[in-house]
Amino acid sequence: MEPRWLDETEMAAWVRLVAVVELLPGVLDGQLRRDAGLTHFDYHVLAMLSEAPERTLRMTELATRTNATLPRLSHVVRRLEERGLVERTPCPYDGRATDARLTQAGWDKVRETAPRHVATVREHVLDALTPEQVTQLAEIADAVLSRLDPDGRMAAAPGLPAAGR
Amino acid sequence: MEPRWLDETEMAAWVRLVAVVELLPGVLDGQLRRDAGLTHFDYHVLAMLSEAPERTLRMTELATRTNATLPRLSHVVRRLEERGLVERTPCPYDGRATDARLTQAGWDKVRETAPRHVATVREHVLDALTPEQVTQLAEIADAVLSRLDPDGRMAAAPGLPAAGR
DNA sequence: CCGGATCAGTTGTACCTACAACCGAAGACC
DNA sequence: GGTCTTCGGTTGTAGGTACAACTGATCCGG
Repeated sequence: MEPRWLDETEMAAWVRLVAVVELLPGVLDGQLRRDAGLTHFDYHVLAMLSEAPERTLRMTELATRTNATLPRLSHVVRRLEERGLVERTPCPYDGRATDARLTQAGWDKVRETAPRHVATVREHVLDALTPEQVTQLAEIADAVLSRLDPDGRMAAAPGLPAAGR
Repeated sequence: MEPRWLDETEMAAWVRLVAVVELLPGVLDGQLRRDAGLTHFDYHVLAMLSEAPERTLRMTELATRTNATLPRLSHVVRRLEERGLVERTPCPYDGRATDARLTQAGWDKVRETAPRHVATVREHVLDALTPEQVTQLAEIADAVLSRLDPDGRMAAAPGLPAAGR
């Protein structure tokens, strides 16, 4: 069962991509943890809530928007709630569902954290690229995502048959 | 201290890159764990050793090649040693240093794991891209790496002054 | 040589994530 | 209306990573 091996160009791209995937989370986590006591994933969760109407989202919806599994999100939101940055309330229309809402403290946290975070993103990624490369990166990442998570489902479809997806 | 915010194109690129960085490790880890009982990082370590002369590398050198910190590598290598895939021996020329060597079992493990892993890499990343995009990806990732890890040092320089780097 | 600084590496602890098992609520079917 | 299945979410636990503290070996200046 020999696969098609990687040629030189493919290998170069792959090795560098792996390095980025390995290093980038550490850089982002480090900056956010030092400056705000937040994981990059924590920040992602707060940011998604801050952009939602009523600053509120169902847990499942929040999970898909943050590319996370539901168990992971559940733990993270519990911790954020203990810190007063988020509130959880049972959804009145569906007894199973839970709504997560950003508190005022959470909103303030996002507002004060965003500037330095954006600066870090620029410094370590975007400012290293030409405008053409930024466009190319968007297209490349989009293509890869279509393979990594064909339907943006993530948490929802653990072992679905191919049909209907 | 307001930063330059992200324009539409930059935001598109960034959001997608974050999604890739969030999802890709899970896909790689999942495949390797199911098929070989290895983390992606474990595999990376074994692969680097398998390409080295004598299948042997100093811990520090191995750390830089795998983009890891030394404490992390130390834990991982200990586990791999307990499984008989790697051997550690004190370096005779420098009493501080430790050499890590791939055992025969470790070599066999890499040989039998590589094909399916390469297939996964193709399926989820490279085959989603045109040849031009693969080239672009290599250049983009290279540019980003120059910011993430200016000297490929990683573990070596925790708080070095800028001069001399 | 001899003491301080640095280096290579290990260990311990705290935290985060993945996975699996679980629970109650909502539909589906007859 | 009673069971079966699915859905939305939480909890417990095992395992991996980060960070800091530590050990012993080497190097450097006097």
